[in-house]
Amino acid sequence: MNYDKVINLALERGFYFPSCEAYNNSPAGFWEYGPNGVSLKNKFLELWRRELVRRDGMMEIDGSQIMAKSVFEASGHLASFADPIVRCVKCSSTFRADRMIAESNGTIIPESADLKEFDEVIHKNGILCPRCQGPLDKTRKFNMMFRIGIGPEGEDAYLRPETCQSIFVDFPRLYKTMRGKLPVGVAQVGKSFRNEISPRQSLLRLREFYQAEIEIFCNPDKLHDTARLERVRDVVLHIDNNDITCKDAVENGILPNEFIAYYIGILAEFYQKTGISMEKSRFRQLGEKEKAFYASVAFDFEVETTIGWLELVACNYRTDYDLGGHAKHSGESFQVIDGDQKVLPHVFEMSMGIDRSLYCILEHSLMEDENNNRTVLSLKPYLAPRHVGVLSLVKKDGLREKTDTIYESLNRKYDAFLDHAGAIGRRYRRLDEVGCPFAITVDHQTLQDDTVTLRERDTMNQRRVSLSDLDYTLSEYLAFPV
RNA sequence: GCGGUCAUAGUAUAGCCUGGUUAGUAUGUUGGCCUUCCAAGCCAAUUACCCGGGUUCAAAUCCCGGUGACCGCACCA
Repeated sequence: MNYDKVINLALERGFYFPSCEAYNNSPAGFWEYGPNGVSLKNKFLELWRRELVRRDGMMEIDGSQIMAKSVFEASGHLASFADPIVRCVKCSSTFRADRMIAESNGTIIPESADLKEFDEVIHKNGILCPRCQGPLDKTRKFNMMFRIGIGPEGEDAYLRPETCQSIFVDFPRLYKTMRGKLPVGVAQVGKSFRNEISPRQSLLRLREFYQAEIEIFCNPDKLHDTARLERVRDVVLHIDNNDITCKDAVENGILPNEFIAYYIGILAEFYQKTGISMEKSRFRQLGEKEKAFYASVAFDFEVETTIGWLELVACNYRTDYDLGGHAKHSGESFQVIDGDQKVLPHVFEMSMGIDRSLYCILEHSLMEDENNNRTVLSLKPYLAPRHVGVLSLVKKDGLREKTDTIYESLNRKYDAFLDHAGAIGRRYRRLDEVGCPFAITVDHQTLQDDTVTLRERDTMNQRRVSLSDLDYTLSEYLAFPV
C-alpha cells in the first residue's frame, strides 16, 4: 500500500488531517489526530508501556513543554541545534555555510564554529553564490528551536526540541524519591517542537510532533549485563544486513555490549507486536558524520515504506554528556551511589517517533482485498481504533432496541461502534476500513435464543456466539499479547 | 529557503485555453422505502470554485501577490 492511499484513508476516516484547515494561512508542519487516530495512538502507547516501560520496570514522567534557556545551554542545543546559513543577496538562495565553503575551496570549518570564521573565509577567498555568482550576505545561525517569551518581560525560554531533557534534569529527584537503583529507565511521552525549514509529508516531518523517549541511566562499568541479555538472547535482529540473535550480535561485536543488546532486543519485540513488517525493518549503525552531537554509539531503527526508509527510533549511547552538562551548568550534583561506588551515570536512550510509527503501522496494515471488493486495515486487534461493531441486521421487529441494549453492555469496556443504517455489507466494509477486527450482528434469531453472529474482519468468517459468552470471547480476542 | 507543477463538496474529478451555465458528474454522508448477513435498488436531502487585490458591465475562468500541497535541490538529534 502506498503513501497516497494512507493519507486518503487518514483524511476520509478521521485518523489525521492538517491543522487549522479553515484558515488558508495556516503554516505547514502541523497536523491533528481525529477520533480514529487518537484511539490508535492511545493503544500504540499502551503497547509501548506494556512492552518497554512496565516490562523493564521503568518510571514514567510527564514534563513541561516549555523549558528554561539554561537547560538548552547545558544540553548544547543553543549552540549545536542550529545550522550556520548564508544567503545570496542577489538570488536569495540559502546555503549551509560550512558545506558551501567546503565545496567552493575545500576549507573545512566545523559547523559549530564562530560565525565570524565563516565570514572571514568567504571574504578572503572571494566566495560568491554558487548558483548565480552574486555576493553573499553575512553568515547567521538558524536555530531549530522555537523561542518564546515568558511573562511581561518576555524572558527567553524554548519549546523543547526533544522530550528527554526533563528526564535528565529531573533525574536526581527521581532517583532519590523513587528509590532508584542503577540501571534505571525513565520514560516520557509528549510533544516536541522543531522549527523545520520545510516540513513535508504529513506525519513524517512535523514541526510539532510526539515522541516516546526512554533514557536508561546506567553505571558505565557494568555494561556487560549477561543476566538481562538472557531474557532476549534469541530475539532475532536484522542489523547491518545480518539476521542475528541478540546474543550473537554481542559476541560478534555488532553490538557493543550486553546492556545495549538487551534494550535493542526488547525494542525489536515491541515493534514486532505493532504489526509493522519485520521483513521491512532494520537496525542500522550510524557513522561518525551521521550521529547526533551527543552520541558515542548510535543505532537507528528504520522501516521501509513506499516513500523510502523511515527512521522511527534513534538509539543513542549518550555517555555522561547530558548529566555532566547539567551538573556543570546548574552547579547541582548529578552523581549517585551504585553499590559502594559514586558514579555519574551514563545514558542509553531509545527515542521513538510516534507519528512516524503510526504511519508505518497504517501503511503496512492497509490491504486491498480485490476478491471481496473492499479495503481492509488489518491492524492487530489490540491496536484497532474500534474493537467491535454492534449492528442490527434490520431495524424493525425490536432488533434495533435489542442491539442498543447489547451496545450499552459493551461500550464501557470496549471501543464499540453502534450502527443501524444501510445495507449490512456496507456497514461491514466501513468497519473493515478503520481496522475494526470484529462485528456482531443482531438478527431475529437473537430474539429467540440470545445469540449473535460474530464476524471476523480479515477472514470474513462468521460464527454464532451466545450473548453470555460475548464478553469473554471478545476479551480473549482483543487482549494485548503477553 | 530555491526551482518546477498544482489548488473546484468528505473523497475523486468536469468546466478554465476562447470570461456570461442554475458550477456538471461519480462516490460518500444523512433521512425514507425495501431488505433475514457482505459496497444491490428506488426516493429525497446535503456539501465546493484556497485567500487578498487588480482588469472587466461581468471572473472558478485573465493578471499580480499571499498561503498550502506534490516533486526535485537543500535541510532533517
